[in-house]
Amino acid sequence: MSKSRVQPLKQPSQQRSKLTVQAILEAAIHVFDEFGYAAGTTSRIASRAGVSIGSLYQYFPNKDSILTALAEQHMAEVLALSVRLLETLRTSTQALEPVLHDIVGHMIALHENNPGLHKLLYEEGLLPAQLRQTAKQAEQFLIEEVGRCLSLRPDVAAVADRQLQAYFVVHAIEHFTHRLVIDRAPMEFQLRGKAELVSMLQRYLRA
Amino acid sequence: MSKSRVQPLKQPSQQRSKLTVQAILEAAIHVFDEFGYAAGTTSRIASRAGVSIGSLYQYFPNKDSILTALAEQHMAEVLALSVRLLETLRTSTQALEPVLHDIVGHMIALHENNPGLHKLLYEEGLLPAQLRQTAKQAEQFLIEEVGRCLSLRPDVAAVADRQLQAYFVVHAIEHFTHRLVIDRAPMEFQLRGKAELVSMLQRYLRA
Amino acid sequence: MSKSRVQPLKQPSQQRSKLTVQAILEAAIHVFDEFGYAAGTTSRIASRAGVSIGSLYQYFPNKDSILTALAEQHMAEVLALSVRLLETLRTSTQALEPVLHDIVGHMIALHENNPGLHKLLYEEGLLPAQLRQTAKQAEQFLIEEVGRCLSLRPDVAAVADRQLQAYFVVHAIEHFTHRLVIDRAPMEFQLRGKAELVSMLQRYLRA
Amino acid sequence: MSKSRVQPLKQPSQQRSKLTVQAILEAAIHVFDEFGYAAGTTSRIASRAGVSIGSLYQYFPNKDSILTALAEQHMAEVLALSVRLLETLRTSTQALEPVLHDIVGHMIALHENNPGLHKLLYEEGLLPAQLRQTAKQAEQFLIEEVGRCLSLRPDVAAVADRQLQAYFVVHAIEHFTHRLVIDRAPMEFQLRGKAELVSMLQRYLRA
DNA sequence: AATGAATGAGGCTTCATTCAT
DNA sequence: TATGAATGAAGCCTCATTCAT
Repeated sequence: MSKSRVQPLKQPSQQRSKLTVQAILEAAIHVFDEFGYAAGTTSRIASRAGVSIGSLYQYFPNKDSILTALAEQHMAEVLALSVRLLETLRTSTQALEPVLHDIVGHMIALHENNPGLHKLLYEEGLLPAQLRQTAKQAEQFLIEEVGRCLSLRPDVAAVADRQLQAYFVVHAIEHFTHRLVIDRAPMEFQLRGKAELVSMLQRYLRA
Repeated sequence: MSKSRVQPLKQPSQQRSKLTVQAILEAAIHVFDEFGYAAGTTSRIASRAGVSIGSLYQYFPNKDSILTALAEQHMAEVLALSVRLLETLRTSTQALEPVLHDIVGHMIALHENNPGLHKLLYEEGLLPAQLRQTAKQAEQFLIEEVGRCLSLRPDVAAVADRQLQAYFVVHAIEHFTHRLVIDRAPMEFQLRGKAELVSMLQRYLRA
Repeated sequence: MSKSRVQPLKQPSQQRSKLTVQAILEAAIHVFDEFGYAAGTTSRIASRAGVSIGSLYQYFPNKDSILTALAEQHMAEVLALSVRLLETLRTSTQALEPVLHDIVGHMIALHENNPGLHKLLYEEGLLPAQLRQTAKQAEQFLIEEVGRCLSLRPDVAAVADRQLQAYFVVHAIEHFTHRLVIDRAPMEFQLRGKAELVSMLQRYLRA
Repeated sequence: MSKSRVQPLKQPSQQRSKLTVQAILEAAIHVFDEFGYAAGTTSRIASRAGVSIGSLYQYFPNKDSILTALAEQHMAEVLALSVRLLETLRTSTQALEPVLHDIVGHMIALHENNPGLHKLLYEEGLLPAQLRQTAKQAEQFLIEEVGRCLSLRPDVAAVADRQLQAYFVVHAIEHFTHRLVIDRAPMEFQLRGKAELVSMLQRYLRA
């Protein structure tokens, strides 16, 4: 509202910058996914992005910062999804199982592409301390929220330490979601695995 | 005659070699644990081992082979422990919970030291294809054995796909074991986590 | 508009690249000539070229490829010269001796600089198999052409095996050419040697 | 004379030393022949000789000295052979051709084994300056002797510079001898080549 | 801003040589 | 004297990053 649309004339540079940054991140996703972090060289990323190495360094101060940006992007997605799913969990009147199925399904969908990258992001100790800190805080927030939701549902057993339970739920979902995706198991196994994960969670949680 | 035979006169050279190899592996454990694989340089390993870089390469053809040796060593330990634990699982007449407690406890103990290294070993795609193959076979064997044991126990629910169940059990133990150790949570949390893991497994499995 | 077009506006980058490559090859010639292949290290070449080691590897994938480039360059020169000389041999109506003198003179001139390098190129088994193959084929072609030329001249004796004769001619020229240059004999000796080589060839060939 | 032969009792060590040295040189011949100088490592030589690397360095101060010893050995053989052949050349009343045939045949025979080694010895600039000096002197001596012999034969043309002629004879024999042997040409070609070499020399020399 | 050539620290590895046993 | 483990200088090469154009 504040900015009038009178001058569409200028800002091509900012526009272009964004495109370039996007192209680089896009390229980085594929390169890291395919080659891993160490072998995913900056020049590979630049050339895949169709951009010169110099331009890459115009937008990212160093290699780490590219991974960091990717991680932040992914964290945002996960958080956004989580918020939506929590909402479902909170408001849904369905039985536990279909809700869990929905959650797991969405989580798998989110990690289905570029599993190699997600492996990097979650498993290798590459992220800078600060971001790791942030991630932990987000996780902590998520765990707390999940804990609250679980407490609200009558079909979930009462437990002494709700936080701990939520911790296990969150990590079980995270881990097996990755596993199923990363192991590149045949689709048939992935489907059965998904069902079994839901089953495990359900048995773990049910009243 | 001059030299007393109290210490059996073993070939000093072989003795010394073994010590050197041990020192290198020992150092590699710590260096990889602390710096990760990429930043765990061979010269760091050598110098931490108190050995020249030349000696390192006298016993290991390249950097990879050091990690491989560590992996093989660890796999052997895991396998040996697994065999013992399976035996317990099979023969024990105890309730499920204490048996699971025992298993989880031993597994945590095995990974308690040098969690960073175990992360490398399990998570990063660094191991040579052949070893990864071997590891997968060992895991498959373990899963099958676990499946068999579960089938034998009357206190474990009958399920349609025992293999899948065993897969989840094995991986849940593996993952949370690492998690608890890697997160370097306070001991108090680790203890509660251990109990909760057992609880989760028990609920998942119980008839 | 502001910039005059006196100097055609060629891409400065490509220009610069070419200069760098030239500088590296130039330096390599001198370094290999002076130190031989083993002691002619890449960093010596780079520093003599006034270029960083990184630049060297930007244009040559490895040390071998530098020598290979030099060899290809030299082969091209030799071939070009040979073609010209063959033409002379074919068309000249002069007596054999002055023609031979001309040939030998040109060959010596071609090898006069950097004899150490030519030694490497011809004598040590350093060239990659493929290039050696090519060189052999070029030599074979040359021998055949020389054979044909010899057959055409009435002042050359008829012989049973023209190819073999040509083989000896080519190698005698090649060898003594190198010899005279490599032995770094005093100029006076080189001149007499040149004459004697011609004399030997003439006696060998004359009808 | 000075040392009485009364005590054959001691010197087993000297005896053994000689054997060891011989074994090392023998091994070095094969290793250099097969791998060349750079890749013919001292430990390869030692192990092929069935001797520890330490022992090798007991008898040879460094790697170069092994090659030097080999070169000296070969030079001695060449010289001894040359002396015998010169004698023949001097005293023989045969025609030039059979004498040359004999000479070339013997020279080829001397280089037939381990051509790779001879390539090293003659072609690569590996020999220490001092030895190269010695070799040159020996060659000079040989050339002079050959020159003298040629002068004595009535079937050899009188020439202005006998030394130069001898230089060409000696080097032509040396070079083509190596070529025929090193190129590992098929035996059939080697035979024809040998005949052609003799032919070339004969035409070069004949009155 | 964009380009890509240039940089050089630093990693892995080899191998001649030394030295403790 | 023999052994072979240990040494470490030095070579090749990579790749994140800088900088001239």
